[in-house]
Amino acid sequence: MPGTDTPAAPSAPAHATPAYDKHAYEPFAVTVDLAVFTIRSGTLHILLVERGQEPYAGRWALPGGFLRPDESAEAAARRELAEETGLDDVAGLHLEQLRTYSDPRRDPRMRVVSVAFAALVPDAPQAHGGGDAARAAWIPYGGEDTGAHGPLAFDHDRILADAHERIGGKLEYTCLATAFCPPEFTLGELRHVYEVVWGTELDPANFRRKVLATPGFVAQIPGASRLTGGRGKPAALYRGGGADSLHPPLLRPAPEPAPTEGTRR
Amino acid sequence: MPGTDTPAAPSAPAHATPAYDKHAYEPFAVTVDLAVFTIRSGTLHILLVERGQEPYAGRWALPGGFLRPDESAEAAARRELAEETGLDDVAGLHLEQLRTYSDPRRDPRMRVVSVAFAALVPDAPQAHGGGDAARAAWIPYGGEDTGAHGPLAFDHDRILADAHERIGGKLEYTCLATAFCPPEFTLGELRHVYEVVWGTELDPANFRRKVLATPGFVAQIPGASRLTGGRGKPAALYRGGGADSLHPPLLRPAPEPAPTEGTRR
DNA sequence: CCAAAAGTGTTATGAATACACCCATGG
DNA sequence: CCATGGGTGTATTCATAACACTTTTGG
Repeated sequence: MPGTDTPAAPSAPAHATPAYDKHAYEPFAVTVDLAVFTIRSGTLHILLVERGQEPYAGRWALPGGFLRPDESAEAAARRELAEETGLDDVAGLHLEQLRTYSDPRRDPRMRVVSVAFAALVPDAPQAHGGGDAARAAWIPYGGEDTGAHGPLAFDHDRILADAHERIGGKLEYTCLATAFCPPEFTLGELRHVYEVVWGTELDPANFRRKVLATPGFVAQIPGASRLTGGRGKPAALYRGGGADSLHPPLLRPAPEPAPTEGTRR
Repeated sequence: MPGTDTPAAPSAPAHATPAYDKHAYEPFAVTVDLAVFTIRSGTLHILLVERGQEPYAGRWALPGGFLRPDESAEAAARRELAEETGLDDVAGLHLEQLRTYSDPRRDPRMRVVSVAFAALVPDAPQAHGGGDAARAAWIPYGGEDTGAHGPLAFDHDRILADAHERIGGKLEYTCLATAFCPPEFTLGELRHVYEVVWGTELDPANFRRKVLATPGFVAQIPGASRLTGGRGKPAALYRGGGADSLHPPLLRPAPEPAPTEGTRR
Protein backbone atom coordinates (compact mmCIF):
# COMPACT_ATOMS: atom_id res chain seq x y z
CA MET A 1 0.00 0.00 0.00
CA PRO A 2 1.27 3.40 -0.70
CA GLY A 3 2.36 4.64 2.63
CA THR A 4 4.23 1.93 4.39
CA ASP A 5 5.39 -1.55 3.82
CA THR A 6 3.79 -3.11 6.79
CA PRO A 7 3.55 -6.69 7.90
CA ALA A 8 -0.18 -6.22 7.57
CA ALA A 9 0.09 -7.82 4.19
CA PRO A 10 0.91 -11.41 4.96
CA SER A 11 3.54 -12.96 2.76
CA ALA A 12 4.04 -9.84 0.76
CA PRO A 13 7.77 -9.60 0.24
CA ALA A 14 8.69 -6.18 1.47
CA HIS A 15 11.47 -5.90 -1.05
CA ALA A 16 9.39 -6.74 -4.10
CA THR A 17 9.65 -3.63 -6.17
CA PRO A 18 7.94 -3.90 -9.51
CA ALA A 19 4.95 -5.90 -8.34
CA TYR A 20 3.54 -7.71 -5.38
CA ASP A 21 2.33 -11.22 -5.69
CA LYS A 22 -0.97 -10.17 -7.13
CA HIS A 23 -2.85 -13.22 -5.98
CA ALA A 24 -1.37 -13.70 -2.59
CA TYR A 25 -4.42 -12.26 -0.85
CA GLU A 26 -8.07 -12.90 -0.92
CA PRO A 27 -9.09 -10.55 -3.70
CA PHE A 28 -11.26 -7.52 -3.01
CA ALA A 29 -13.82 -6.48 -5.52
CA VAL A 30 -14.03 -2.69 -5.83
CA THR A 31 -17.23 -1.15 -7.07
CA VAL A 32 -18.95 2.21 -7.28
CA ASP A 33 -22.50 2.88 -6.15
CA LEU A 34 -24.38 5.96 -7.25
CA ALA A 35 -27.05 7.99 -5.49
CA VAL A 36 -28.43 10.04 -8.37
CA PHE A 37 -30.90 12.73 -7.37
CA THR A 38 -33.21 14.80 -9.48
CA ILE A 39 -36.35 16.86 -9.06
CA ARG A 40 -39.39 15.59 -10.90
CA SER A 41 -42.85 17.01 -10.65
CA GLY A 42 -41.85 19.07 -7.67
CA THR A 43 -40.36 16.39 -5.48
CA LEU A 44 -37.01 14.75 -4.94
CA HIS A 45 -36.46 11.54 -6.89
CA ILE A 46 -33.70 8.98 -6.85
CA LEU A 47 -32.51 6.70 -9.63
CA LEU A 48 -32.86 3.05 -8.67
CA VAL A 49 -32.52 -0.30 -10.39
CA GLU A 50 -34.51 -3.40 -9.64
CA ARG A 51 -32.49 -6.45 -8.80
CA GLY A 52 -33.18 -9.59 -10.76
CA GLN A 53 -31.04 -12.06 -8.82
CA GLU A 54 -30.35 -13.09 -5.32
CA PRO A 55 -29.39 -11.74 -2.96
CA TYR A 56 -32.10 -9.15 -2.53
CA ALA A 57 -33.91 -10.23 -5.69
CA GLY A 58 -36.83 -7.94 -6.43
CA ARG A 59 -35.50 -5.18 -4.20
CA TRP A 60 -34.52 -1.77 -5.44
CA ALA A 61 -30.85 -0.89 -5.33
CA LEU A 62 -28.54 1.95 -6.22
CA PRO A 63 -27.03 1.70 -9.67
CA GLY A 64 -23.38 0.81 -9.74
CA GLY A 65 -20.75 -1.51 -11.07
CA PHE A 66 -17.21 -2.75 -10.95
CA LEU A 67 -14.15 -0.63 -11.44
CA ARG A 68 -12.41 -1.62 -14.60
CA PRO A 69 -8.72 -2.35 -14.33
CA ASP A 70 -7.64 0.95 -15.83
CA GLU A 71 -10.14 3.45 -14.49
CA SER A 72 -10.44 5.43 -11.31
CA ALA A 73 -13.54 5.32 -9.15
CA GLU A 74 -14.52 8.74 -10.50
CA ALA A 75 -14.25 7.51 -14.07
CA ALA A 76 -16.24 4.39 -13.28
CA ALA A 77 -18.90 6.46 -11.58
CA ARG A 78 -19.26 8.78 -14.51
CA ARG A 79 -19.42 5.87 -16.90
CA GLU A 80 -22.15 4.24 -14.85
CA LEU A 81 -23.96 7.54 -14.63
CA ALA A 82 -24.03 7.77 -18.42
CA GLU A 83 -25.12 4.18 -18.81
CA GLU A 84 -27.89 4.31 -16.27
CA THR A 85 -29.36 7.69 -17.04
CA GLY A 86 -28.97 7.51 -20.80
CA LEU A 87 -27.67 11.07 -20.85
CA ASP A 88 -24.90 12.26 -23.15
CA ASP A 89 -23.75 15.47 -21.49
CA VAL A 90 -22.72 13.56 -18.41
CA ALA A 91 -19.46 15.48 -18.41
CA GLY A 92 -21.05 18.57 -16.91
CA LEU A 93 -23.11 16.90 -14.23
CA HIS A 94 -22.27 17.24 -10.60
CA LEU A 95 -20.72 14.03 -9.37
CA GLU A 96 -19.08 13.86 -6.01
CA GLN A 97 -17.48 11.16 -3.97
CA LEU A 98 -19.38 10.43 -0.80
CA ARG A 99 -17.41 7.85 1.10
CA THR A 100 -16.40 4.22 0.92
CA TYR A 101 -18.36 1.39 2.44
CA SER A 102 -16.26 -1.57 3.36
CA ASP A 103 -18.01 -3.67 5.98
CA PRO A 104 -16.78 -7.23 5.43
CA ARG A 105 -20.30 -8.57 5.32
CA ARG A 106 -22.04 -5.94 3.26
CA ASP A 107 -22.29 -8.35 0.33
CA PRO A 108 -22.91 -11.98 1.28
CA ARG A 109 -21.23 -13.29 -1.83
CA MET A 110 -17.75 -11.95 -1.48
CA ARG A 111 -15.69 -9.11 -0.17
CA VAL A 112 -16.87 -5.98 -1.93
CA VAL A 113 -15.57 -2.52 -1.13
CA SER A 114 -17.74 0.14 -2.67
CA VAL A 115 -16.94 3.77 -3.32
CA ALA A 116 -20.20 5.68 -3.17
CA PHE A 117 -20.96 8.80 -5.18
CA ALA A 118 -23.71 11.36 -5.14
CA ALA A 119 -24.83 12.88 -8.42
CA LEU A 120 -27.32 15.57 -9.38
CA VAL A 121 -29.28 15.61 -12.61
CA PRO A 122 -31.17 18.75 -13.61
CA ASP A 123 -33.99 17.52 -15.78
CA ALA A 124 -34.71 13.87 -15.31
CA PRO A 125 -34.70 12.12 -18.63
CA GLN A 126 -37.30 9.45 -19.22
CA ALA A 127 -37.26 6.57 -16.80
CA HIS A 128 -35.29 4.91 -19.60
CA GLY A 129 -34.62 1.31 -20.30
CA GLY A 130 -30.96 1.50 -19.33
CA GLY A 131 -27.94 -0.07 -20.87
CA ASP A 132 -28.15 -2.91 -18.43
CA ALA A 133 -30.48 -5.79 -18.08
CA ALA A 134 -31.83 -4.44 -14.83
CA ARG A 135 -34.85 -2.17 -14.88
CA ALA A 136 -34.12 1.38 -13.82
CA ALA A 137 -36.55 4.05 -12.71
CA TRP A 138 -36.84 7.37 -10.95
CA ILE A 139 -38.47 6.75 -7.58
CA PRO A 140 -39.71 9.41 -5.16
CA TYR A 141 -37.20 9.77 -2.37
CA GLY A 142 -38.49 8.46 0.92
CA GLY A 143 -36.40 10.37 3.42
CA GLU A 144 -36.19 9.08 6.96
CA ASP A 145 -38.56 6.20 6.44
CA THR A 146 -37.73 4.21 3.35
CA GLY A 147 -40.73 5.64 1.56
CA ALA A 148 -41.92 4.39 -1.79
CA HIS A 149 -38.84 2.39 -2.55
CA GLY A 150 -38.99 0.20 0.54
CA PRO A 151 -35.80 -1.09 2.08
CA LEU A 152 -33.06 -1.13 -0.50
CA ALA A 153 -30.67 -3.98 -1.15
CA PHE A 154 -27.40 -4.33 0.74
CA ASP A 155 -26.46 -1.23 2.76
CA HIS A 156 -27.94 1.06 0.18
CA ASP A 157 -30.44 2.65 2.55
CA ARG A 158 -27.51 3.88 4.55
CA ILE A 159 -25.66 5.10 1.49
CA LEU A 160 -28.75 6.88 0.25
CA ALA A 161 -29.33 8.57 3.58
CA ASP A 162 -25.69 9.65 3.73
CA ALA A 163 -25.93 11.02 0.21
CA HIS A 164 -29.06 13.00 1.02
CA GLU A 165 -27.47 14.42 4.11
CA ARG A 166 -24.39 15.40 2.16
CA ILE A 167 -26.36 17.12 -0.57
CA GLY A 168 -28.49 18.95 1.95
CA GLY A 169 -25.42 20.14 3.78
CA LYS A 170 -23.66 21.26 0.65
CA LEU A 171 -26.57 23.44 -0.34
CA GLU A 172 -25.76 25.53 2.70
CA TYR A 173 -22.31 26.65 1.75
CA THR A 174 -21.97 26.01 -1.98
CA CYS A 175 -23.78 27.03 -5.14
CA LEU A 176 -24.60 23.40 -5.76
CA ALA A 177 -28.32 24.05 -6.05
CA THR A 178 -27.93 25.27 -9.62
CA ALA A 179 -26.81 21.75 -10.56
CA PHE A 180 -30.40 20.63 -10.03
CA CYS A 181 -31.70 23.29 -12.38
CA PRO A 182 -31.86 23.45 -16.17
CA PRO A 183 -29.47 25.93 -17.82
CA GLU A 184 -32.01 28.73 -17.47
CA PHE A 185 -34.08 28.90 -14.34
CA THR A 186 -36.09 31.27 -12.18
CA LEU A 187 -35.29 32.13 -8.60
CA GLY A 188 -38.48 30.38 -7.61
CA GLU A 189 -37.21 27.19 -9.15
CA LEU A 190 -33.88 27.59 -7.40
CA ARG A 191 -35.66 28.13 -4.11
CA HIS A 192 -37.72 25.07 -4.77
CA VAL A 193 -34.53 23.01 -4.90
CA TYR A 194 -33.69 24.06 -1.38
CA GLU A 195 -37.20 23.44 -0.14
CA VAL A 196 -37.44 19.99 -1.67
CA VAL A 197 -34.04 18.80 -0.52
CA TRP A 198 -34.34 20.28 2.96
CA GLY A 199 -38.02 19.54 3.37
CA THR A 200 -38.68 23.05 4.64
CA GLU A 201 -40.22 26.25 3.36
CA LEU A 202 -38.20 29.36 2.74
CA ASP A 203 -39.26 32.97 2.60
CA PRO A 204 -39.23 33.90 -1.09
CA ALA A 205 -38.26 37.50 -0.47
CA ASN A 206 -35.35 36.75 1.80
CA PHE A 207 -34.16 33.91 -0.37
CA ARG A 208 -34.15 36.17 -3.36
CA ARG A 209 -32.11 38.82 -1.60
CA LYS A 210 -29.64 36.33 -0.27
CA VAL A 211 -29.01 34.76 -3.66
CA LEU A 212 -28.68 38.06 -5.47
CA ALA A 213 -26.40 39.45 -2.78
CA THR A 214 -23.96 36.58 -3.26
CA PRO A 215 -21.67 37.53 -6.13
CA GLY A 216 -21.37 34.81 -8.73
CA PHE A 217 -24.20 32.63 -7.48
CA VAL A 218 -26.51 33.48 -10.39
CA ALA A 219 -26.43 35.84 -13.37
CA GLN A 220 -29.55 37.32 -14.82
CA ILE A 221 -30.35 36.79 -18.49
CA PRO A 222 -31.23 40.34 -19.56
CA GLY A 223 -34.45 40.29 -21.49
CA ALA A 224 -35.78 36.89 -20.61
CA SER A 225 -38.71 35.92 -18.45
CA ARG A 226 -40.92 32.91 -18.15
CA LEU A 227 -44.23 31.93 -16.68
CA THR A 228 -44.02 29.40 -13.91
CA GLY A 229 -46.88 27.12 -13.18
CA GLY A 230 -49.34 29.19 -15.20
CA ARG A 231 -50.27 31.61 -12.47
CA GLY A 232 -48.42 34.64 -11.32
CA LYS A 233 -46.12 37.25 -12.65
CA PRO A 234 -43.56 36.09 -15.20
CA ALA A 235 -40.21 35.51 -13.51
CA ALA A 236 -36.81 36.66 -14.65
CA LEU A 237 -34.45 33.97 -15.87
CA TYR A 238 -31.01 33.31 -14.49
CA ARG A 239 -27.98 31.20 -15.23
CA GLY A 240 -25.46 29.78 -12.82
CA GLY A 241 -22.90 32.43 -12.00
CA GLY A 242 -19.68 30.47 -11.88
CA ALA A 243 -19.00 30.76 -8.18
CA ASP A 244 -19.04 27.57 -6.19
CA SER A 245 -18.75 28.62 -2.58
CA LEU A 246 -21.27 30.62 -0.62
CA HIS A 247 -19.95 33.26 1.78
CA PRO A 248 -21.72 33.74 4.05
CA PRO A 249 -23.54 30.42 3.95
CA LEU A 250 -27.27 29.91 3.52
CA LEU A 251 -28.03 27.92 6.63
CA ARG A 252 -31.08 25.73 6.77
CA PRO A 253 -33.52 26.55 9.54
CA ALA A 254 -32.66 24.63 12.69
CA PRO A 255 -34.96 21.67 13.36
CA GLU A 256 -36.92 23.47 16.04
CA PRO A 257 -37.17 21.69 19.38
CA ALA A 258 -34.33 19.58 20.67
CA PRO A 259 -36.00 16.16 21.16
CA THR A 260 -35.76 15.51 24.88
CA GLU A 261 -32.96 17.77 25.87
CA GLY A 262 -31.94 21.27 26.85
CA THR A 263 -32.71 24.63 25.36
CA ARG A 264 -30.93 25.73 22.26
CA ARG A 265 -28.75 28.70 23.10
CA MET B 1 -21.08 -4.94 -6.89
CA PRO B 2 -23.91 -4.52 -4.56
CA GLY B 3 -26.38 -2.65 -6.58
CA THR B 4 -26.63 -4.13 -9.99
CA ASP B 5 -25.43 -7.13 -11.80
CA THR B 6 -23.94 -5.37 -14.72
CA PRO B 7 -21.90 -6.64 -17.63
CA ALA B 8 -19.21 -4.37 -16.31
CA ALA B 9 -17.79 -7.44 -14.63
CA PRO B 10 -16.49 -9.50 -17.52
CA SER B 11 -17.13 -13.18 -17.30
CA ALA B 12 -18.92 -12.92 -13.99
CA PRO B 13 -21.86 -15.29 -14.29
CA ALA B 14 -24.85 -13.15 -13.46
CA HIS B 15 -26.62 -16.09 -11.89
CA ALA B 16 -23.82 -17.09 -9.56
CA THR B 17 -25.39 -16.59 -6.19
CA PRO B 18 -23.18 -17.66 -3.32
CA ALA B 19 -19.93 -16.37 -4.76
CA TYR B 20 -18.39 -14.85 -7.82
CA ASP B 21 -15.33 -16.34 -9.37
CA LYS B 22 -13.03 -14.69 -6.91
CA HIS B 23 -10.03 -14.65 -9.18
CA ALA B 24 -11.67 -13.76 -12.46
CA TYR B 25 -10.50 -10.17 -12.29
CA GLU B 26 -7.21 -8.48 -11.84
CA PRO B 27 -7.15 -8.16 -8.09
CA PHE B 28 -7.29 -4.78 -6.40
CA ALA B 29 -5.35 -4.17 -3.27
CA VAL B 30 -7.29 -2.08 -0.78
CA THR B 31 -5.39 -0.07 1.78
CA VAL B 32 -5.92 2.71 4.27
CA ASP B 33 -3.76 5.82 4.55
CA LEU B 34 -3.82 8.01 7.61
CA ALA B 35 -3.28 11.72 8.00
CA VAL B 36 -2.76 12.01 11.74
CA PHE B 37 -2.57 15.56 13.08
CA THR B 38 -1.51 16.84 16.43
CA ILE B 39 -0.33 20.07 17.97
CA ARG B 40 3.19 20.03 19.33
CA SER B 41 5.05 22.99 20.74
CA GLY B 42 2.42 25.32 19.41
CA THR B 43 2.33 24.23 15.79
CA LEU B 44 0.53 21.67 13.69
CA HIS B 45 2.36 18.39 13.21
CA ILE B 46 1.66 15.37 11.09
CA LEU B 47 2.64 11.76 11.66
CA LEU B 48 4.83 10.45 8.84
CA VAL B 49 6.86 7.34 8.17
CA GLU B 50 10.06 7.17 6.20
CA ARG B 51 10.06 4.76 3.31
CA GLY B 52 12.83 2.22 3.16
CA GLN B 53 12.17 0.71 -0.25
CA GLU B 54 11.46 1.77 -3.78
CA PRO B 55 9.41 3.35 -5.01
CA TYR B 56 9.97 6.64 -3.25
CA ALA B 57 12.70 5.22 -1.02
CA GLY B 58 13.82 7.81 1.52
CA ARG B 59 10.71 9.89 1.11
CA TRP B 60 8.21 10.56 3.85
CA ALA B 61 4.79 9.00 3.48
CA LEU B 62 1.54 8.75 5.36
CA PRO B 63 1.25 5.71 7.59
CA GLY B 64 -1.11 3.05 6.34
CA GLY B 65 -1.56 -0.57 5.47
CA PHE B 66 -3.63 -3.26 3.88
CA LEU B 67 -7.16 -4.12 4.83
CA ARG B 68 -7.27 -7.56 6.35
CA PRO B 69 -9.81 -9.94 4.93
CA ASP B 70 -12.26 -9.56 7.78
CA GLU B 71 -12.01 -5.92 8.75
CA SER B 72 -13.60 -2.75 7.48
CA ALA B 73 -11.57 0.24 6.39
CA GLU B 74 -12.51 1.96 9.65
CA ALA B 75 -11.22 -0.98 11.68
CA ALA B 76 -8.03 -1.14 9.66
CA ALA B 77 -7.49 2.58 10.10
CA ARG B 78 -7.92 2.38 13.84
CA ARG B 79 -5.60 -0.58 14.04
CA GLU B 80 -2.95 1.28 12.06
CA LEU B 81 -3.48 4.33 14.22
CA ALA B 82 -2.75 2.30 17.32
CA GLU B 83 0.28 0.65 15.78
CA GLU B 84 1.83 3.83 14.45
CA THR B 85 1.21 6.16 17.36
CA GLY B 86 1.82 3.63 20.08
CA LEU B 87 -1.25 4.86 21.94
CA ASP B 88 -3.61 2.57 23.83
CA ASP B 89 -6.72 4.70 24.17
CA VAL B 90 -7.10 4.81 20.42
CA ALA B 91 -10.78 4.02 20.84
CA GLY B 92 -11.63 7.56 21.84
CA LEU B 93 -9.63 9.37 19.21
CA HIS B 94 -11.27 11.21 16.39
CA LEU B 95 -10.92 9.23 13.20
CA GLU B 96 -12.84 10.14 10.13
CA GLN B 97 -12.97 8.87 6.62
CA LEU B 98 -11.73 11.43 4.13
CA ARG B 99 -12.20 9.94 0.69
CA THR B 100 -10.87 7.19 -1.48
CA TYR B 101 -8.02 7.59 -3.92
CA SER B 102 -8.15 5.23 -6.83
CA ASP B 103 -6.13 6.56 -9.71
CA PRO B 104 -4.92 3.51 -11.63
CA ARG B 105 -1.34 4.73 -11.58
CA ARG B 106 -1.06 6.04 -8.08
CA ASP B 107 1.16 3.08 -7.13
CA PRO B 108 3.54 1.94 -9.87
CA ARG B 109 3.66 -1.60 -8.57
CA MET B 110 0.06 -2.66 -8.80
CA ARG B 111 -3.47 -1.48 -8.60
CA VAL B 112 -4.00 -0.01 -5.14
CA VAL B 113 -7.18 1.65 -4.01
CA SER B 114 -6.68 3.55 -0.80
CA VAL B 115 -9.26 4.75 1.67
CA ALA B 116 -7.84 7.81 3.37
CA PHE B 117 -8.60 8.86 6.93
CA ALA B 118 -7.93 11.93 8.98
CA ALA B 119 -7.21 11.52 12.68
CA LEU B 120 -6.60 13.91 15.54
CA VAL B 121 -4.39 13.18 18.51
CA PRO B 122 -4.52 15.48 21.52
CA ASP B 123 -1.11 15.15 23.12
CA ALA B 124 1.46 13.78 20.76
CA PRO B 125 3.18 10.83 22.35
CA GLN B 126 6.89 10.45 21.80
CA ALA B 127 7.96 10.25 18.21
CA HIS B 128 7.97 6.54 19.02
CA GLY B 129 9.66 3.66 17.32
CA GLY B 130 6.49 2.23 15.92
CA GLY B 131 5.35 -1.32 15.51
CA ASP B 132 6.63 -1.36 11.96
CA ALA B 133 10.05 -1.47 10.51
CA ALA B 134 9.65 2.00 9.04
CA ARG B 135 10.73 4.99 11.07
CA ALA B 136 7.88 7.21 12.16
CA ALA B 137 8.02 10.79 13.37
CA TRP B 138 5.95 13.88 14.02
CA ILE B 139 6.85 16.44 11.36
CA PRO B 140 5.77 20.10 11.31
CA TYR B 141 2.97 20.47 8.80
CA GLY B 142 4.03 22.40 5.73
CA GLY B 143 0.72 23.73 4.46
CA GLU B 144 0.56 24.98 0.88
CA ASP B 145 4.18 24.37 0.12
CA THR B 146 5.35 20.97 1.18
CA GLY B 147 7.27 22.49 4.04
CA ALA B 148 9.65 20.52 6.18
CA HIS B 149 8.55 17.13 4.98
CA GLY B 150 9.28 17.77 1.30
CA PRO B 151 7.19 16.09 -1.34
CA LEU B 152 5.63 12.96 0.07
CA ALA B 153 5.54 9.59 -1.62
CA PHE B 154 2.75 8.59 -3.99
CA ASP B 155 -0.20 11.00 -3.98
CA HIS B 156 0.18 11.64 -0.27
CA ASP B 157 0.72 15.37 -0.67
CA ARG B 158 -2.71 15.55 -2.15
CA ILE B 159 -4.22 13.38 0.56
CA LEU B 160 -2.56 15.45 3.25
CA ALA B 161 -3.80 18.69 1.74
CA ASP B 162 -7.32 17.29 1.48
CA ALA B 163 -7.16 16.16 5.08
CA HIS B 164 -6.02 19.56 6.30
CA GLU B 165 -8.76 21.28 4.37
CA ARG B 166 -11.33 18.90 5.81
CA ILE B 167 -10.16 19.41 9.37
CA GLY B 168 -10.11 23.17 8.94
CA GLY B 169 -13.61 23.13 7.55
CA LYS B 170 -14.95 20.91 10.28
CA LEU B 171 -13.70 23.25 12.97
CA GLU B 172 -16.22 25.73 11.65
CA TYR B 173 -19.37 23.81 12.29
CA THR B 174 -18.45 21.06 14.75
CA CYS B 175 -16.93 20.84 18.20
CA LEU B 176 -14.03 18.89 16.74
CA ALA B 177 -11.43 21.26 18.16
CA THR B 178 -11.65 19.63 21.56
CA ALA B 179 -10.30 16.43 19.97
CA PHE B 180 -6.96 18.20 19.68
CA CYS B 181 -6.95 19.08 23.36
CA PRO B 182 -6.08 17.06 26.44
CA PRO B 183 -9.02 16.10 28.69
CA GLU B 184 -8.72 19.36 30.60
CA PHE B 185 -7.88 22.49 28.70
CA THR B 186 -8.15 26.26 28.85
CA LEU B 187 -10.07 28.37 26.39
CA GLY B 188 -6.78 29.83 25.26
CA GLU B 189 -5.59 26.39 24.31
CA LEU B 190 -8.81 25.71 22.46
CA ARG B 191 -8.47 28.96 20.61
CA HIS B 192 -4.91 28.05 19.77
CA VAL B 193 -6.21 24.95 17.97
CA TYR B 194 -8.24 27.14 15.66
CA GLU B 195 -5.40 29.53 15.09
CA VAL B 196 -2.88 26.82 14.31
CA VAL B 197 -5.11 24.87 11.96
CA TRP B 198 -6.50 27.91 10.19
CA GLY B 199 -3.29 29.88 10.21
CA THR B 200 -5.07 32.98 11.47
CA GLU B 201 -5.41 34.96 14.66
CA LEU B 202 -8.68 35.16 16.55
CA ASP B 203 -9.90 37.74 19.02
CA PRO B 204 -9.66 36.08 22.45
CA ALA B 205 -12.65 37.93 23.84
CA ASN B 206 -14.99 37.12 20.99
CA PHE B 207 -13.80 33.55 20.78
CA ARG B 208 -14.46 33.09 24.44
CA ARG B 209 -17.99 34.42 24.20
CA LYS B 210 -18.75 32.34 21.16
CA VAL B 211 -17.61 29.10 22.73
CA LEU B 212 -19.38 29.72 26.02
CA ALA B 213 -22.58 30.73 24.23
CA THR B 214 -22.72 27.41 22.40
CA PRO B 215 -24.42 24.93 24.71
CA GLY B 216 -22.50 21.71 25.08
CA PHE B 217 -19.29 22.88 23.44
CA VAL B 218 -17.35 22.99 26.69
CA ALA B 219 -18.11 22.52 30.38
CA GLN B 220 -16.19 24.31 33.07
CA ILE B 221 -14.46 22.34 35.78
CA PRO B 222 -15.59 24.21 38.88
CA GLY B 223 -12.60 24.95 41.04
CA ALA B 224 -9.76 24.32 38.68
CA SER B 225 -7.40 26.73 37.03
CA ARG B 226 -3.98 26.54 35.47
CA LEU B 227 -1.17 28.78 34.43
CA THR B 228 -0.47 28.85 30.74
CA GLY B 229 2.95 29.69 29.43
CA GLY B 230 4.10 31.13 32.73
CA ARG B 231 2.82 34.64 32.16
CA GLY B 232 -0.63 35.91 32.70
CA LYS B 233 -3.66 35.24 34.81
CA PRO B 234 -4.42 31.60 35.57
CA ALA B 235 -7.11 30.28 33.24
CA ALA B 236 -10.17 28.27 34.13
CA LEU B 237 -10.18 24.67 32.97
CA TYR B 238 -12.80 23.10 30.76
CA ARG B 239 -13.79 19.72 29.45
CA GLY B 240 -15.49 18.86 26.19
CA GLY B 241 -19.21 19.34 26.56
CA GLY B 242 -20.61 16.43 24.59
CA ALA B 243 -22.15 18.37 21.74
CA ASP B 244 -20.71 17.77 18.32
CA SER B 245 -22.35 20.32 16.08
CA LEU B 246 -21.94 24.06 16.25
CA HIS B 247 -25.03 26.19 15.64
CA PRO B 248 -24.42 28.83 14.52
CA PRO B 249 -21.05 27.94 13.04
CA LEU B 250 -17.75 29.58 13.90
CA LEU B 251 -16.68 30.72 10.46
CA ARG B 252 -13.05 31.31 9.74
CA PRO B 253 -12.21 34.82 8.61
CA ALA B 254 -12.48 35.09 4.83
CA PRO B 255 -9.11 35.14 3.07
CA GLU B 256 -9.11 38.88 2.51
CA PRO B 257 -8.65 40.02 -1.06
CA ALA B 258 -9.94 37.88 -3.91
CA PRO B 259 -6.76 37.27 -5.93
CA THR B 260 -7.46 38.99 -9.25
CA GLU B 261 -11.19 39.20 -9.25
CA GLY B 262 -14.23 41.16 -8.12
CA THR B 263 -15.08 42.73 -4.84
CA ARG B 264 -16.34 40.57 -2.05
CA ARG B 265 -19.67 42.00 -1.10
C1' DC C 1 6.38 48.43 37.40
C1' DC C 2 5.93 45.95 33.07
C1' DA C 3 4.52 42.36 29.93
C1' DA C 4 1.34 38.92 29.05
C1' DA C 5 -2.69 36.43 29.16
C1' DA C 6 -7.49 35.88 31.24
C1' DG C 7 -11.74 37.78 31.52
C1' DT C 8 -15.67 41.62 31.16
C1' DG C 9 -18.07 45.34 28.81
C1' DT C 10 -19.64 48.27 25.00
C1' DT C 11 -20.60 49.67 20.52
C1' DA C 12 -21.20 49.48 15.52
C1' DT C 13 -22.00 46.93 11.67
C1' DG C 14 -23.94 43.48 9.02
C1' DA C 15 -27.11 39.43 8.21
C1' DA C 16 -31.16 36.96 8.83
C1' DT C 17 -36.06 37.06 9.94
C1' DA C 18 -40.68 38.30 9.60
C1' DC C 19 -43.58 40.74 7.72
C1' DA C 20 -46.47 44.31 4.72
C1' DC C 21 -47.16 45.67 0.28
C1' DC C 22 -47.32 46.27 -4.98
C1' DC C 23 -47.06 43.98 -9.73
C1' DA C 24 -48.34 40.93 -13.45
C1' DT C 25 -50.57 37.05 -15.07
C1' DG C 26 -54.38 33.21 -15.89
C1' DG C 27 -58.80 31.87 -14.90
C1' DC D 1 -61.79 40.33 -9.40
C1' DC D 2 -59.33 36.90 -7.27
C1' DA D 3 -55.77 33.58 -6.56
C1' DT D 4 -50.99 32.93 -7.36
C1' DG D 5 -46.35 33.75 -7.58
C1' DG D 6 -42.75 37.54 -8.68
C1' DG D 7 -40.58 41.35 -6.77
C1' DT D 8 -39.61 45.53 -3.33
C1' DG D 9 -39.43 47.77 1.17
C1' DT D 10 -38.69 47.90 6.10
C1' DA D 11 -38.28 47.07 11.05
C1' DT D 12 -36.67 43.90 14.57
C1' DT D 13 -33.57 40.73 16.18
C1' DC D 14 -29.32 38.46 16.51
C1' DA D 15 -24.22 37.61 15.68
C1' DT D 16 -20.03 39.18 14.95
C1' DA D 17 -16.06 42.33 14.88
C1' DA D 18 -13.43 45.74 16.98
C1' DC D 19 -11.61 47.59 20.78
C1' DA D 20 -11.31 49.57 25.62
C1' DC D 21 -10.65 48.12 30.07
C1' DT D 22 -9.81 45.36 34.48
C1' DT D 23 -7.56 41.35 36.77
C1' DT D 24 -3.88 38.29 37.97
C1' DT D 25 0.18 36.24 37.39
C1' DG D 26 5.81 36.05 36.52
C1' DG D 27 9.82 38.67 35.91
